[in-house]
Amino acid sequence: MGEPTRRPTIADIAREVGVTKGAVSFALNGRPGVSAATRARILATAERLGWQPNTVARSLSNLRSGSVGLVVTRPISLLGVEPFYMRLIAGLERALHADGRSLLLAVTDHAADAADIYRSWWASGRVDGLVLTDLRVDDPRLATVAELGIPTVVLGAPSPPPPGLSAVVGDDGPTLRAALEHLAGLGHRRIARVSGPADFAHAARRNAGFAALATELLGSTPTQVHTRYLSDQVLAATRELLAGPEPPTAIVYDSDLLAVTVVGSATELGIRVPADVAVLAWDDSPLCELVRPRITAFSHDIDADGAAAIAVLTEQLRTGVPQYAELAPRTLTVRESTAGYSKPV
Amino acid sequence: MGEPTRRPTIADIAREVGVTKGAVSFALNGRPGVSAATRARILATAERLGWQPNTVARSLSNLRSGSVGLVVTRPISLLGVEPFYMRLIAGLERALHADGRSLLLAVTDHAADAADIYRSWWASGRVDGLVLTDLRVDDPRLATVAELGIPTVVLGAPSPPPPGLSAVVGDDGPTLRAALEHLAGLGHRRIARVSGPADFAHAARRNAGFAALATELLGSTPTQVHTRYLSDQVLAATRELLAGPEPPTAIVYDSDLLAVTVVGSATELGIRVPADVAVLAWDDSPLCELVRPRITAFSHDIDADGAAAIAVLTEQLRTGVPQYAELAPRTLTVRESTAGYSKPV
DNA sequence: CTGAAAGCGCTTACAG
DNA sequence: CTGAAAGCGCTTACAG
Repeated sequence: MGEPTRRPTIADIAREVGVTKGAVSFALNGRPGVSAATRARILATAERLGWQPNTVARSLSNLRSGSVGLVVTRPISLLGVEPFYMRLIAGLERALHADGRSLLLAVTDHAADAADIYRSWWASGRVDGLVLTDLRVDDPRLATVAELGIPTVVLGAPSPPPPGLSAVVGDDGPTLRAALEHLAGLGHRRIARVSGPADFAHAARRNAGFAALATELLGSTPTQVHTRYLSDQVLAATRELLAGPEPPTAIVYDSDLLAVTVVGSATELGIRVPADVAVLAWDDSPLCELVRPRITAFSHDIDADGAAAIAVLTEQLRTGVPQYAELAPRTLTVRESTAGYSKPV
Repeated sequence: MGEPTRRPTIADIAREVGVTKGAVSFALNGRPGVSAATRARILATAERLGWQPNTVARSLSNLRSGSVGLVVTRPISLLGVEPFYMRLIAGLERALHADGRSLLLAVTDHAADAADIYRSWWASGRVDGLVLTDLRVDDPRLATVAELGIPTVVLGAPSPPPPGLSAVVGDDGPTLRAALEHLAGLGHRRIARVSGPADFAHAARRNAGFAALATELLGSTPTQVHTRYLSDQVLAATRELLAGPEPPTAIVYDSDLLAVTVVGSATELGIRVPADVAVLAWDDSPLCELVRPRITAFSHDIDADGAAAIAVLTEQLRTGVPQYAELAPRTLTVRESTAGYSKPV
């Protein structure tokens, strides 16, 4: 319709109003340096032309990309079925979008690729900072971000967090205690735990915490095993637990996916849930309500955790100093997978 | 360690080598305009300094952002548990990343927000093009992208696709036929279908195709109902089907999530799968193997579809002309949810 | 307090 | 074939 396809720039506004581009910039950014009357004319003209700031040009002047990077290292087949990452991505995106910024995402099968991606992103000025999740034991990414000086927030960091990095820290103690108290309150005495690979830092931390608390509350050291997230390996780990001399009557799984895999295959495992074995999941998700029995789980607000990570990182970008926040606490949602236990102790 | 925190630029290289920035740019981009000897020195110096092109600066010169936008309009709670979007996002990201580009993602609950986000992205130069999914009947987004002239690819478009837009088109006919033939081959004669909301264009298309094919193959018009993706509504829609005068002995669900919801709650619905009702899912995912019985489903390669969408859009960006590709065909994976039907016809 | 000028890090049309 | 200059659309330090 004769509409210009070229997008209006501050030069167009400056020409129409008869001022310099600098004056336009000051007016549009609400800075002093231009009279009230001129400012009003500039704003009206910008409005009329439908001007919007060009993000790329603004970034080049600011030497800020306006993006925060997240590398997700999970096999793509797992990614689809594990709700955590999609929720985290959505949470981070919302928090950044609200602020006119964006999430730069990379998905890779190989954990070893992450550091290279960070390096490349940083060298090409594509990110202002990073969000790290699923910290490993002796995670090599920490050396990379420290060496390059990339502003970084660790989500779900241990306390104290890695030096020089911002962090959203979580104390698993209360959650572990709540899990044990819930199950002990139902009469369970032999409570085992299944978690993901041992090189995940949170798996190692929770292992230690669970052992200490179980000893305190139940008077015995619990059995804990690790497994990869693949379905057959989860079932194998569970079989191994159940084949022991004193099999557990309750098992705490470190994620929704692990627990759902087991409940879905209970018949094949030769167990009834919860009559033979109660099942509790560390992470709640709609998956826990898709299977029967529905799974008792700890809910937490991943959206809020993502927003906290962005808030903390943003503050570090502003001040240059690492910042800290607390993970939202988890709350227990009791469902059928831990109900009705009535075995003699 | 005394390392410069400032990233090297082509000006640094030009100074060291003793040439202009233009010459450095030509050399680094493999263009003619600089002698072989100079080119070699420039490349060596760039390598030694660890130079990487600044993406933002390059974008400003090119007037290209290097990003492709995707707006996902699903409630965040659903997003987590529905594998499709995470797989699509991963697929798009990989295809773009391989090319040095990136995916700009927005997540919103309200479909009506999408057009505004496109408008804002385009006005601020944040995207070079868009990927549209889940086209609605009379989708208002089409008018917006046409009005603004945004290069756009529609994934899963009808044939013929909307004028002026690139598309990855899929013909559901063979899949619908395969579903009906599989179920009819097992002896089923009353086959119903449950799909998502009626305003999804693909739901409407498949409805029409299913009705025609069922009439051809079974000699009767099948019952088809729509439902929102919420768990209780899916169950209600299924109950409604089963309460009819001639209840179906097999139901085709339009997604993995719909089918899994029903199989997970079969006991509550008062049915045994597959003895009373066979269940077939349009989209395969690991969810279909998490529940018992495992669900017969149509697999398709979402990664490949995402890559095809990016390839087609990239070609449009290069040539200015909309391009087309075919969706990868779906293949039937038979599992227990359609096995062992033995009712008298 | 106001305004013309330089600069962010690239690319490319244009004159020698 | 080679090289100095202008430009992409912004921001901001600096001189009046």
